[in-house]
Amino acid sequence: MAPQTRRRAFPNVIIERDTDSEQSSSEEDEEEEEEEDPQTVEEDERLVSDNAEKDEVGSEAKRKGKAPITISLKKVCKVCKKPGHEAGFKGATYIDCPMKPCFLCKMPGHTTMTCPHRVATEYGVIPAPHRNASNPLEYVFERQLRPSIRPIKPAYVIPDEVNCAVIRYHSRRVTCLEFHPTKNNILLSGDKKGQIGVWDFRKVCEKMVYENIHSCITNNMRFNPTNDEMIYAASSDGTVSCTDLETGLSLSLMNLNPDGWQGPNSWKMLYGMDINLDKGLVLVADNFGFLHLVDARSNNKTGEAILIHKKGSKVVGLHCNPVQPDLLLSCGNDHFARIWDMRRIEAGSSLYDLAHKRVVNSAYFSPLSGRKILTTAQDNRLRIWDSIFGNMDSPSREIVHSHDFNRHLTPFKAEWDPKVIVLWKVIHPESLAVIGRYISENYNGAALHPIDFIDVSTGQLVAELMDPNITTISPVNKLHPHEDVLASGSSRSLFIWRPKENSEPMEEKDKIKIVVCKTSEKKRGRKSGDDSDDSDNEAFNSKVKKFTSKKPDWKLSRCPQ
DNA sequence: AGTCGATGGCTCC
DNA sequence: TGGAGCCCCTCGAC
Repeated sequence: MAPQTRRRAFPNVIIERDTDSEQSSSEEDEEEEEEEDPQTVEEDERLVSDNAEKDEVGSEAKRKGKAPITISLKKVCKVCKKPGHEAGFKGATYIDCPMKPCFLCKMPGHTTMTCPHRVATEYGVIPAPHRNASNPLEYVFERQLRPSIRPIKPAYVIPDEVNCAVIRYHSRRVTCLEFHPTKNNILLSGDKKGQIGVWDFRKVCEKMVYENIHSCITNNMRFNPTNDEMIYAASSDGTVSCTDLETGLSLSLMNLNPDGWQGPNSWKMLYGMDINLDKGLVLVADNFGFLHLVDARSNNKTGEAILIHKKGSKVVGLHCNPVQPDLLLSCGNDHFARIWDMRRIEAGSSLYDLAHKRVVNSAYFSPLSGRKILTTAQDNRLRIWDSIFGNMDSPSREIVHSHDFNRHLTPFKAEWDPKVIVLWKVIHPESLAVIGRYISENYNGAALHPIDFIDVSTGQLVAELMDPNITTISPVNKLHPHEDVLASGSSRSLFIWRPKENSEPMEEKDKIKIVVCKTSEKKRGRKSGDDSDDSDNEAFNSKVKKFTSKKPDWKLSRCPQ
């Protein structure tokens, strides 16, 4: 076959401009009128190529000559690539592309700015028919059975002020948090690198991170209920670890990848984890849909893996019922949360399958009665089932909330407040949940991502927490089991929130409450003798200044060496 | 200041 | 059922 010349000369270049921007020549205007749908440069090159091929055979094309390349300088929407509108940040407010469904509620016809769910979180939420069913008698009864329940306290004490923090505590983003069950000021944090931090937030500057427990993401941590100095952790490296918090010595209970890396199709990762105290079992679930059981006494794997979700799908959450531990709740990427009876669990034997429209990030029984279920799904909805003894065909309520996340973030999980709420002498146990928000809010000119407290019995937003210093998203949040304290993990940093109303005047020695950890991993090519912490502070402060003119309430300090 | 990379889930074929 | 391509209000390193 004779070789064909595709292009003999580079075609003309025509530049399109916005009519309201710079001047256009009359020739260009004509071209613009002919061009109904402006193309990007790449698309035009493709068209040119097509046209050039036609040149070889088409007489009309020959008469017209080379098709010109059109470089469009018209402003187009970065989301839908169409002209006439733009998506993106205007100052601290994000403008959605109107051609797309609402980013918040996923319905077409409006954008996030005008979404009724943004105006009122409880919009469209049907109040539960028996939401005040828990009566004082029941509470007294419950206290009799469970004397560990704290005394009655005022309603909704929200920890709403950053009390202390460590900026860049971890070297990668925080993935999970856990409060020590008996030492009230100890917070454990896992990160994407597989490390586990043990932080005493009364002694802010004392940083301790165990580095050699896992080789990648720490997905879940649980304290050993019989020995609260031991912590179990499940990781994407396919192992379950048991670590002594005093010594940092770690034991691997199970390794699902004994032959090492054989490619992504066979590498097993562990996500969901919980402990069944009655049976002395550590339960973990993998990314292929299987549940694995480890005997907590012998630290050995027991029995065969059980398929509890769609084969090949990730099981991200496990939770044993706090009152009846034989009831297991699981959730995963097959869009289901499932309830199981541990006494006779096998593939397909679930008691209930709770359907969701998208991946379920988390599913938790309510912490006191274990009767309610709260799930977080990637369709931007929290779902509440008011009673596991009632109708489980559909949730009692769906609350639209922004947590559909970017893949580079830790998945958002709504978590119950483990404490009891009393309002007007009526007990509202298990009604408060906390979850970070993905979409930002314009807060005095700053784009901040609040942490939301939601009354799940009504869908009402009770409080939204933000601080001008925290410009990153806070997907990981944990409420303290006894105190009015919230811990949040945002990017690599840890924050402790306490109620503003309870805050006492700080002593001078406590004023260094926000510390910046040294970034030691990489040198940035600076002169020796420079103080990296100072530059870190400057960088952080300049970032804050960029977002807000409001003076930060707290001051960045360097951790004493 | 701009670019790049890590990398999950969904849709389509 | 599996792979390609697309979606991208991130974050931090370079």
